[in-house]
Amino acid sequence: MNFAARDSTFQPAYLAKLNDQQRQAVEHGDGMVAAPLLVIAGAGSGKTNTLAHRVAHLIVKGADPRRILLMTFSRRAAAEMAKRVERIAGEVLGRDASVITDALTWAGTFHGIGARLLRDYAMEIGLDPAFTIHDREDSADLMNLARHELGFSKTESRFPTKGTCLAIYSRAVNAQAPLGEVLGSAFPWCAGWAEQLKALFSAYVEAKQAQNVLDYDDLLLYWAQMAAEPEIAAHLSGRFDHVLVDEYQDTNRLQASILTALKPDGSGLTVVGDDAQSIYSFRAAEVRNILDFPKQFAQAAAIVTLERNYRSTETILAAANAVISEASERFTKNLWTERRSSQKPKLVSVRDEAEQANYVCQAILAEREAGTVLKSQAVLFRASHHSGPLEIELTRRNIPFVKFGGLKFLDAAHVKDMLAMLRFAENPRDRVAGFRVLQLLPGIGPSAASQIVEAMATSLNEAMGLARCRPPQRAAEDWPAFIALYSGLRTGAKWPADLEQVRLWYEPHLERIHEDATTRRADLLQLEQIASGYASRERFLTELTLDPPDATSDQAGLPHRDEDYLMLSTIHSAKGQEWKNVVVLNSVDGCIPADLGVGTKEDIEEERRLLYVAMTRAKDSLHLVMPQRFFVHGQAARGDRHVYASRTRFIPASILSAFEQTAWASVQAKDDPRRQPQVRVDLGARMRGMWK
DNA sequence: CATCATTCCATTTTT
DNA sequence: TGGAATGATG
Repeated sequence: MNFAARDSTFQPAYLAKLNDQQRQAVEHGDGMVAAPLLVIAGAGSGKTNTLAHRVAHLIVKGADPRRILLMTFSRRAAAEMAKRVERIAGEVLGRDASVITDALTWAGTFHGIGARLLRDYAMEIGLDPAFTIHDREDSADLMNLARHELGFSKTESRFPTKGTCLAIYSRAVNAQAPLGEVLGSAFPWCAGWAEQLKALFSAYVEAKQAQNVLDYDDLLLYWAQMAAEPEIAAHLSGRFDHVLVDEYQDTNRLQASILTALKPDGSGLTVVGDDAQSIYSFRAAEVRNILDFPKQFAQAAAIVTLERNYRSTETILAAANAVISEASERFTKNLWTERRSSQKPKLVSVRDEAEQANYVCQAILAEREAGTVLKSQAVLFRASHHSGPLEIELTRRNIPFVKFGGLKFLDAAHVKDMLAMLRFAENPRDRVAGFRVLQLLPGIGPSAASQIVEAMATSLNEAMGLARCRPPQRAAEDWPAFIALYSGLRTGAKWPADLEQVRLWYEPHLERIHEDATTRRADLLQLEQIASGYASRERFLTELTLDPPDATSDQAGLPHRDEDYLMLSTIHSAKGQEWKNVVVLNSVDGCIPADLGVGTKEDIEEERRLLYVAMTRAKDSLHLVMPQRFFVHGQAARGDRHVYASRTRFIPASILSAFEQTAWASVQAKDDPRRQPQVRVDLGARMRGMWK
């Protein structure tokens, strides 16, 4: 061991860089298993850095990295954390630090860690370790199957869609709340279907078990349930000396129950978060988790508050503080900074969404002229589709961008087809996968596919059952190749060569099914590229569903990684990130807060925090853009129409002084002959009306 | 029974 | 706009 660890009066360099509160959080317990610790970390207060330092400190002081459990909100955050820990530990321990941090194997998301533990304990809890994991779409498909079987698809008044059903189910599980309560609070328009939904969910659960599949929620639910068994609980908690959780404000009751099962008296437990940034209540996140944490254990918890902001200028921070201080609930901390600036955040009024897109392009390019590369700039918005007009304009002007939290790689039909084949091979009981794959064969539709899948399920060995199945005549030609591929995948799993086999088989079908086969084929190659990074088929499938890659390559002009590009992101996906220049779209009522029926008070408060999160991403400059009118389509109130919008209610007149207000219009907006009029007239309706 | 065409309707954020 | 349910055709 080096002397830094021994001499208590010596302060190593890595601690000297921290401020007092940060150091307090890092040194709490001084490397030993200690009383529970709660760190309230304001936006930009060096939260990630502090947590990374704490982990590094534990390791430097002799903790076994293999016995540290570190849970973050996203995969990306986990990777970032591991990198920093390595760097910090490297400063102290020298070159062998990478060996130590490689041993930091239990760093990941709740769901990812859950999946690994469940495979470990599969035998003990009566689970087949070859289980496959359904992503949201797969789960919805399975839900839909049950929905049809129970006859809910053709009811008099319309039954909730598969997506809504799944959302209700998911919320009930994650909030650990009875169905009635969930319906009343979050899905009032479905309250009339309580009985049917109950039957549906029960069928859904049975289907999952019969098929040996888990959905996202099961990863937490099974984990929590097995941790409630005293013997397994003892074994589990004995496995980890230190448990650290990031973004604790966005955990739900189920996750909290996992933590208490893991560390019943809170020893060795560290949670970090910021109640002002809680924006995931739609996923049943529970702010009470973080608020009640100190009172939860028999022993007292230590609380450290980080209030110094290192990210934003004082003017940006003042505006953000002003927004959040309007919250009905009082937040105790007030962020401060030493970054002086005279430039207030801009509140920009533009005519419509087209003008908004123009303004954004102009502002982004101006910043780049001033020396801020595109990568240090971001455009944030409430809902994924809000960036549509902007994306068009960016493409037109050849400004490269990457959209985050938009269309996922895995959503593309052809990618799903490939993955379904792999999953079907991995787990022959996975009906959703089989059902999908079988229908790729010409001549096999829904009914033949379900017959085959049914026959498999009733045969003793599912995989053998498939080989013995007799396909319909129409599919006879393609059947042998399919069987050959399938049994090849079942018996001699060679990774990643398996995927190539699947692709070779799939390509002819791709050509037949899709017009644009060429662009799609590029995705398949990319998929193989990604696959080569994984050790096995199982790891590949698991980790891909838990951490899907962001973009598909069929988006025009996808920039190369080392190129400079602008970041487009939903506010939710922007959590934990920062940019020099940030533009927030549609800062108007109806978008922030979203204008959806009757918002409860809590919903509105969450929207306020959402704006706060967006604003606090900015380091040097911030623009909030307000189109005076914007276009909505498919509203319940008959068809498309314009909505005239006003400034978001979260910036009332009383705090306007924190902003610089401007109105902006592009030169061409006034009289450009190329410009189409911005109205839509339904001439067809008029014609039809003439005869009524 | 599979597949293609038509009509009707709709609540955003994600592991 | 697009997904889901229904209808028409091979």
